[in-house]
Amino acid sequence: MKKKPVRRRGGDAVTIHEVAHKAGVSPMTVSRVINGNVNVREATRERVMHAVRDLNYTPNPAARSLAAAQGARIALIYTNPSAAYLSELLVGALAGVSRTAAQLVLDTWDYTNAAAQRAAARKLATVVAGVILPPPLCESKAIVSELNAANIPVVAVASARFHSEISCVRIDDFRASKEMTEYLIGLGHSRIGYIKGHPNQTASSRRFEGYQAALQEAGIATDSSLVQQGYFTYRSGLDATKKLLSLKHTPTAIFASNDDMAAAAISVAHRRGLDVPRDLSVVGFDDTPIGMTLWPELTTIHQPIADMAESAIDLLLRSIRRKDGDTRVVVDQVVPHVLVKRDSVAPPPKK
Amino acid sequence: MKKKPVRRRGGDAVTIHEVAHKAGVSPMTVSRVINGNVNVREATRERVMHAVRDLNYTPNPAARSLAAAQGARIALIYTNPSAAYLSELLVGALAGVSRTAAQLVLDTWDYTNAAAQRAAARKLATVVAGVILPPPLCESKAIVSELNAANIPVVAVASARFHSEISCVRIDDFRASKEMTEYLIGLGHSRIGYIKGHPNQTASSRRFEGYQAALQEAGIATDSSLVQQGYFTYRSGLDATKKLLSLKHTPTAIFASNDDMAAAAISVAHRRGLDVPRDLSVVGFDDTPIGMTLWPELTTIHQPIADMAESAIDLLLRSIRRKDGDTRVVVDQVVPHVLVKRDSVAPPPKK
DNA sequence: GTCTATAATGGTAACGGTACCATAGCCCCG
DNA sequence: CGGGGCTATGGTACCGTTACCATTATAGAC
Repeated sequence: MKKKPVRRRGGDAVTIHEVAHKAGVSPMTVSRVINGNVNVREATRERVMHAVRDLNYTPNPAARSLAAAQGARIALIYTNPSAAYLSELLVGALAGVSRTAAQLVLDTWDYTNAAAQRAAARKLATVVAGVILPPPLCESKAIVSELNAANIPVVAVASARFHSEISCVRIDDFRASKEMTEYLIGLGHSRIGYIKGHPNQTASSRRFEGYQAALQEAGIATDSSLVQQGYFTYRSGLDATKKLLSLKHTPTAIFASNDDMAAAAISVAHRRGLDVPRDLSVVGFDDTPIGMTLWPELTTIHQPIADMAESAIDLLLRSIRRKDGDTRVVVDQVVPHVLVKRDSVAPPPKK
Repeated sequence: MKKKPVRRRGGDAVTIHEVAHKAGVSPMTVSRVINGNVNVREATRERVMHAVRDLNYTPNPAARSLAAAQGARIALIYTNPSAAYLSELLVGALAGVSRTAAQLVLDTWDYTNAAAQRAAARKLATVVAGVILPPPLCESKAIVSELNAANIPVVAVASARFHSEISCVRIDDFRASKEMTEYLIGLGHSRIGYIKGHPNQTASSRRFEGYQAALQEAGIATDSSLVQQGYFTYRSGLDATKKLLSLKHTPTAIFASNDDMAAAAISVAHRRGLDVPRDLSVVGFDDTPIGMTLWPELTTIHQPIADMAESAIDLLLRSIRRKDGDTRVVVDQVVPHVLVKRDSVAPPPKK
């Protein structure tokens, strides 16, 4: 084997120096352009960008995070891996992260007591530079306050409540839920069963309030027997639906506050010989892929989870970057949802 | 705000130098110990390891990959985001990656013609150091050969065929499928419907062969009307099941070659007033989460996708690392599967 | 006991960026 | 018209690790 030259570069990778040389500026200026620093003349920026495109330059993430000591590790902690949800979250987060030098690390926690959560959060804080928290973890006072104390930026994704200690990317659960209910009412339904979500998540109550508000505006009296407690799980949806369909005066539609429970509702209906949507309309919430592996396909509310995760990453990185400027900024970003109409809804059966 | 010292270290991170100092050796030796180099005296190794543990030292991945020029970007390309599958894949891959400085980048491709695949692969090869390919992409000659030509290591995950150009982490589809069929036969079933997978995936034929082999060994004649073509989608499962249940002599069990199609089978059965598993047993394959959001819960074959993805990453990193030693090593790693018995199976109805 | 292969270890220079400071030009104002 | 503040840019050092070579201890051969 030949003796290698001292240089150990991989050979093909384009470095910032080459870009700088081509653009006739210093590496420092290229760095500034790449990182969107403001103090660069427009003409210079153009020249650099041009060189970047010409050379097809990609910054080396390793070098970047080494030099900047900008930590770069971002944790995404989850409980209750509702797979569908998780995968979208990951896809989005990864998209956000891969544009930078940051690294995404995953962890599952199922600590139920505050002390354990607190300990885990403290440990986490020593290892990462930022945290993304999907529900229900973002509802934990213990975790959030611990992370805040360690001065680690945190962004909650898809948590309903905007709570002033923590940034948050979410949809308007109340409005979405209200729209869905109005849609059912508009079709002629007036006995609409509702399956509530897990009480430890604020999204649950927001969604329920939306349902109530729509009913009230339409002048439909609330019937508490039509409201069943669920826990966002398939199994809880099964139980709730059984109760709903055992009522002497059964509902003509069921609004389950997530898709898993809606899937359960459809299954129970079928087993009782009811046709969906002819005899019973069923709608869900979240637009997880399960809605498509159902027959009929589920009408539901689409949350752009992947986009939300990507936004969350951006928020996080921005706040990590300005870390020294110790003004903590808390953002509440509401993104639009979509009511997606598929085949699980029809007007109520003629009686 | 205070003027910062020139040092820009994050303060808390333990470096290799501190370890070296504590152990009374040079950083170089510590590095050798960490990386399992052989030329270190046992006593020295001990001393270093002790210091490492004492200081709770973790190598800085960024510095590491920068110095070693060990590339770091690994792509995971997918088509057909069967969410459940994808999320497991991601969880595993992320776990593997986060132990190193590598970065995972995601992309979706749905090029159907070879030329486009070839082009995409070529482009990809300029940007990343390794690629993970789940099915069906790993079956594409065009992609694999292009990546090979560019000397980018590739690992296929969960592809059935071991094909000599590409490393692969998989389960034994044939055996798993045979076991499942034997299980059904053991319960007394002899008319077992089968829903095939997508013909463009070799796993499909492996699974089908397993089914046939079990039947043959049990001396059950194959009845081609009991075999329906599916495409791994829910919808195709719906169609296939309808055909199966329209037979004059219906099967007492249906073996769908993935979970989505099994979910469809259950749905059709329920709609026809059949009870699962009393009137009809249904089994799937893959153990995706959908199997749990079904009533009854699905008996299926568990593939440890997350673990497989993690292994794949390890394989990839190892082969990236030894890149210069240009001996390409192709590995075929078969991991164990598990037949998970849940509630969708019962002995055939007494006739 | 000298000589040479080999094992164990250390020194130095990268790896590719960015933080920090210095500097040179510029504009605005008194 | 000189000085002060600001803007755009460059120079230098350093981030934490490993590759490469040099050096020294160790052992085996004759």
